[in-house]
Amino acid sequence: MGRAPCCDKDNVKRGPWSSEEDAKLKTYMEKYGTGGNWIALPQKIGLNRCGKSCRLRWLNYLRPNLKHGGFTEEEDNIICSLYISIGSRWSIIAAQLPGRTDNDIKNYWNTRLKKKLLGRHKEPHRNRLSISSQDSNGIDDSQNFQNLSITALERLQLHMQIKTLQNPFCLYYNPALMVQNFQFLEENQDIQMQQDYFNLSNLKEDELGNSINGIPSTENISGQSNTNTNTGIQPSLTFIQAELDVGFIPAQNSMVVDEFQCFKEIDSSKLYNPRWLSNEFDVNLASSNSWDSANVLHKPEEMCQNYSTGYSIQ
DNA sequence: AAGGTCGGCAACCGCATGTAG
DNA sequence: CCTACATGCGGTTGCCGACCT
Repeated sequence: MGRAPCCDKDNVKRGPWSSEEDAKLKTYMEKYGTGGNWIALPQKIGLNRCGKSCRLRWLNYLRPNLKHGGFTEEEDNIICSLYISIGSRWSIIAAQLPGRTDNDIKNYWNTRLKKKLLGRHKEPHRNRLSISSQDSNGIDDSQNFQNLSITALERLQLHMQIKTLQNPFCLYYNPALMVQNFQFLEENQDIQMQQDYFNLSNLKEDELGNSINGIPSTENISGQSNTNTNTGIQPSLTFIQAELDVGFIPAQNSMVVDEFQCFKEIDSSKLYNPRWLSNEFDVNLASSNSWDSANVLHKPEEMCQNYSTGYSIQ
């Protein structure tokens, strides 16, 4: 069964908004709000626009207290940290940045921030293809990799870069390798080995010191002590691992060293610790069905109270 | 100066999700 | 519980100005 269109697309104006249209919408919204129905709104105020278009224009451009452009270093840090932790969930990221819209942040990430962080890197896809081989099912690894979530790969890459930066010793502590090893153990259902592996993971972190990670290793993301064996891997990595449905070939050391060279300008003393980012928070926020994302923007103070400093991206 | 290319950003598209009846 | 509909959201497109040749 097809969905009924929200408006007659052939008969509504599309494209850039005129100042008159903006004025009409802004005046009405400031006076009456949506009245709970965006679809009916354009007709009420004599705009030949789709209701969705009106909503987008209001939320992304006309709404009061919006900031455009000029992202601060602190905002960069927060965006980067959250992207690593939760991926491209722009509305949640926007909720942490008062006055910013999800669209703004998405555009900013895609056009600038991502390039700032990853732009000087070798093409990850090419790296993967260059070490392609066949698995036991005769399926080429390169085919598997093409199925990987791009954002998961980017996040894993960023995660590795930051870890490497924080402590060069973590060249021996390779998240990608950990993912691969753990998947191998899971596939083989070797519980004892999994236990040993996580114990070893904790030991390795303890040996290197907790400061090796910007992300807590001895607490889970809810800020509670670890009580099960599945918390030896940092939360971020766990998130990423969940997205890696197929095998992963770890980066070669030479590539990691290249990354270290590329990112040595990042000030590793300013590391953002997203320990407040619990699953509970995530679910609550994601399920909010607010008409106006400005409502969500009121929450950062509550949710960011445990912010420490962030990545410094120069 | 003219044409081509690129980057930034506003806006659109369509699927996912929530909810009222 | 089911259905229809409104809204939320992330990915994508296309316009436009800046820069390059």
